[in-house]
Amino acid sequence: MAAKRSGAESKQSRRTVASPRPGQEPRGEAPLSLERIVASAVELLDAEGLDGLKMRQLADRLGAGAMSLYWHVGNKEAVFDLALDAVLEYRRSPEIVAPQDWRGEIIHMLEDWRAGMLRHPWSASLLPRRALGPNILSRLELLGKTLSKAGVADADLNVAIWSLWNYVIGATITRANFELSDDDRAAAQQRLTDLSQHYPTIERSRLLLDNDWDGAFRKGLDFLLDGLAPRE
Amino acid sequence: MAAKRSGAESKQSRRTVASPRPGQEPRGEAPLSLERIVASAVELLDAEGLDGLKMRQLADRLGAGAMSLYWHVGNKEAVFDLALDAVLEYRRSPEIVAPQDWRGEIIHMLEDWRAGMLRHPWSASLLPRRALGPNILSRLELLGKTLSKAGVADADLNVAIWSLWNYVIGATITRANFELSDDDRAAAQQRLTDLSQHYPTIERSRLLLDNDWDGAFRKGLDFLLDGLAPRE
DNA sequence: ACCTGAACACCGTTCAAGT
DNA sequence: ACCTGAACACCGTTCAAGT
Repeated sequence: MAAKRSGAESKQSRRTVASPRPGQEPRGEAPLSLERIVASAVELLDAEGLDGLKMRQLADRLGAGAMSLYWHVGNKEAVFDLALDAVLEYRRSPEIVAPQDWRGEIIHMLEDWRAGMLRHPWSASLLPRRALGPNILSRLELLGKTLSKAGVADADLNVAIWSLWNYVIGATITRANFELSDDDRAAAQQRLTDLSQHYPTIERSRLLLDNDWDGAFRKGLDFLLDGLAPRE
Repeated sequence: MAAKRSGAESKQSRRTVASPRPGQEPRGEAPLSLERIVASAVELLDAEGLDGLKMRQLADRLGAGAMSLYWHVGNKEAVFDLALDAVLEYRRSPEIVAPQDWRGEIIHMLEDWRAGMLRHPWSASLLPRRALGPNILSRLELLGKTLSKAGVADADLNVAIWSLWNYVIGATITRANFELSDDDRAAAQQRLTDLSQHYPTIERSRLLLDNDWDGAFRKGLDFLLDGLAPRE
């Protein structure tokens, strides 16, 4: 397995935004730009999934010739990196700045992170495979700072951050890929019932049929936080 | 995103193992069989990664004509499903059957699960995307039974199972994809130092340079288990 | 500086045909 | 029952060429 590269570099070192006719976009098609490419890529990924992003289709959607993208991005991997980072931006709602409630703040951050990824179900699967972009680093920085402020010892800080990372990543990837149709759900239930002699515990607990993903995420997160920094 | 199918069905309903010349394999190439295909697929995936599995190459490695596989498997997705399940088998070491130590037993199960997936780094990324095969269901059943025996309330059982699942999946996917070369590592360190004004906390804690993956996994797991079922 | 089509080297899968 | 090669419909990317 090759070591991952960032891949986000483009042939141009800086984006010159000076438009030829300021304040007036040409009718019909705007010129190609990194911003437009990334926005379109996110739309396409939302609609078609990770395997559904094709360079030709992306160019088509932008009204550009099939191969024009390669002047801007260099690579399909670069498109993935840019789309992923675009989706991970954190807009901290300034009204909910909980003052001393570090636990509530952490829960808010992680629920926001998960919700953002679920709005783009391809993103969670992609995140661990790619180099960490600026937006995810910002989230980790804020998470670490909050944990530290909350009194987590420096010696435990990395473990605490990675534990929460693991939990959020695992939960979100699982949930994003578990979008069963009603037929699938019925079939799974039937199959599990057929096999209840082999798997009595998870059949009895209805593990695969429980549909309260948000509640389970929140409860498990509470358990983990209890272990990381017990409430007094 | 399409609902996932099992895809593991083949055109033949049962494998007839009756060999024409019993006890004597023909010289040169053994005949094609599901077992040989799966074993070769695992080898190929180990060597080349998820993107490196090509149907033609797999057939080649088996000494078969390029398209012979399709009589046995029907699909490339079926190959993935079979290879994944093959890798998830749990051989419980009968000597280490800890009697009353449910916590040790759970830790052993989950560390074994993680270690098995890290031996096949493509497997962790694949697992949440596919339907759950018999071997992973067995692991979940055993996990649930052990937690239940340990006194976890029925109302909390699903949350406990999914929390541990999330943690193991997230940790293993992250670790399997974080195989940096020394050059990459040096570059990452340099980049983080350059940006230390933006990410002071994670720079100070050396979050991305900490190399003790096994220790961090174990410590975080301890925290989570503390939250799930506090030691008395 | 920015865009383009033709062309190359691949893929997974189908199918008619072999034994 | 089991295997095969030719062929189809795609892909990502390169490149020489346009403006």
